[in-house]
Formats: sequence, C-alpha cells, structure tokens
Amino acid sequence: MPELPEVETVRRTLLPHVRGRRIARVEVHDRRLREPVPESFASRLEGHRVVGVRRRGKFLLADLDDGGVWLVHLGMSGRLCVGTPLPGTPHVHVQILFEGGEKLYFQDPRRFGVMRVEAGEPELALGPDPLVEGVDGEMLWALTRRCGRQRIKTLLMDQRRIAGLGNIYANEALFRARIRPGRRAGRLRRAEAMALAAVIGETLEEALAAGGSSLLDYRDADGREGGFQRRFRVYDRAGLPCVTCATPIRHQVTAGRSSYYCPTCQR
DNA sequence: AAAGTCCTGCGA
DNA sequence: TCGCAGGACTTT
Repeated sequence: MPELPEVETVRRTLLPHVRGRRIARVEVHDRRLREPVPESFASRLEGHRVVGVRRRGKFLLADLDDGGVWLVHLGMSGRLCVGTPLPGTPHVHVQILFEGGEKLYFQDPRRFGVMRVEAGEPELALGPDPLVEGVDGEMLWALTRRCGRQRIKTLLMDQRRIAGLGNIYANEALFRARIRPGRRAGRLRRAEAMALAAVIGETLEEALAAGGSSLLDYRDADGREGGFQRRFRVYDRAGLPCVTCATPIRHQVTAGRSSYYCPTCQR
C-alpha cells in the first residue's frame, strides 16, 4: 500500500497531532516486525518531545527534542492512526500516549513495518526523493546511462536510485510515459527519460492531491482512505481495456512483482 | 495474490 | 560483477 504519496499523506495528517507534543508512555504489544522493535524503544521515546516529522522515500522520520530520530517504515500494511483503536482492533503492535491525552497507534497485520529510534540522522542509502530533492530529466537520463542494463521498472523501484516509488506508481508512471516496464534503462532515448521524469512528478502529485491512494489497508493518520485507487490506469487492470486505445492491458510477473502495461501504447 | 525489503544462487 | 529470479518474512 504505502508508497510515497501514502506515506506523505500520513505525514501531513499526523503532523498537527504530534508536533510539539511530549511522549508520556509507549506500549509495545508485539516486537515482531520486519526487524524486532528494540527493547530500548519505549524508554528512548518516553519523556521526549516530537519537534517535527519528515519523510524520505517511504520512511517517516520524527525528530525528537534530544536530536534523536524516531524512524517508521509502514512496510506493506502498516497504519499509523491517531485516536484510540476500537476495542478488538487487531494487530495494534505499538501505542504511543502523549501528554495531554493524544494517542497514536501502529497497526500492521503483515508485520513488514519497521520502528526504531536512531541517536542522530539515520543512514538510509536512499536516492533523491521526487517530492523533496526532486528528480529532473537530466538526473533520470544520467541514471539510465549509469544503470543501463537494469530494466527501467526495476530502476524506478530501486530505493537507492530514486526514493519512494513502489510497484503501483512505477507501473502508472511507465504507462504515462508510454514505456514498457521490461525495457533496459540503457535503451531509453533522452526524450523518453525526460518525459518519464516529468510524469513521475505528475503521478505522485495527483495521488497526493487525492489524499494518497492505494489499496484496501491504507488509511491516513485520521483513519481516512485515499481516493487514488479509482484512478489507476494500468495497475491491477489485467485484461481490461486501455484507457487510451482499448487494447487489453497485459500482466506479467517478474521477480514476484506484477507489471501491467498496454502493448499498443507502451514501447 | 498482495502495497515492501532482504537474501541467496545462477548465468551472462 | 551485475542483474535477475525466486524465495523468505506475514496475514488476510
């Protein structure tokens, strides 16, 4: 679910609830996430104030008043919601209680999320974020020259190259740029790289404007779902007519990830 | 079958 | 050495 627009939507909806607030108590109900929640997690947060919340790629970074950084990755099914979960809400692994009574809970059925505190700025080995540093045509063109043998979709999803795109938006951006997911990056023409960089920004901005997007599990910090899933042009549309030319959308799985494309519009 | 990442092993 | 495929994690 959560790719860049969803994580950014969570950040924006979360910020007004937590900025400037002091954490009173942290309850870890289940440490078993992608990596175990450290034993020290609760004590590292308790008593500290959240001074801001940033995002880099799919990571949320909450800055603490002692220079520490509370790092959250939502994995596939993570939710970060304010308020109190209804009794019986499953998979609430972590609860954060703020002074003044505000509560934040982390829910993650698939437990692929990550939650830890770093002493300072974490080393994330991420490429530029399209909505933070920006990814322009020249940068993407240079990337396609440097990583020419990689398939373009793999390149787009490689967080070390560009931070924030996942399977859905990589498919959507490639459709808009009329480029097939399986093309070798090195075979892109300069104009194609330029066009691709432009549509990456457009796609993410549109999804963001729709309140994030994505699939069933997704909710923002206020528990609202996104609106972009109704706007997918190729993702999860195997066999359905292309929105441009009506050719049935093709589906193919590589490395366990589904690619969707229009064989007529995309080259 | 799945939105995310990480690891191993194979072949070019 | 690089890129990819496949499997691993987990629950619905």
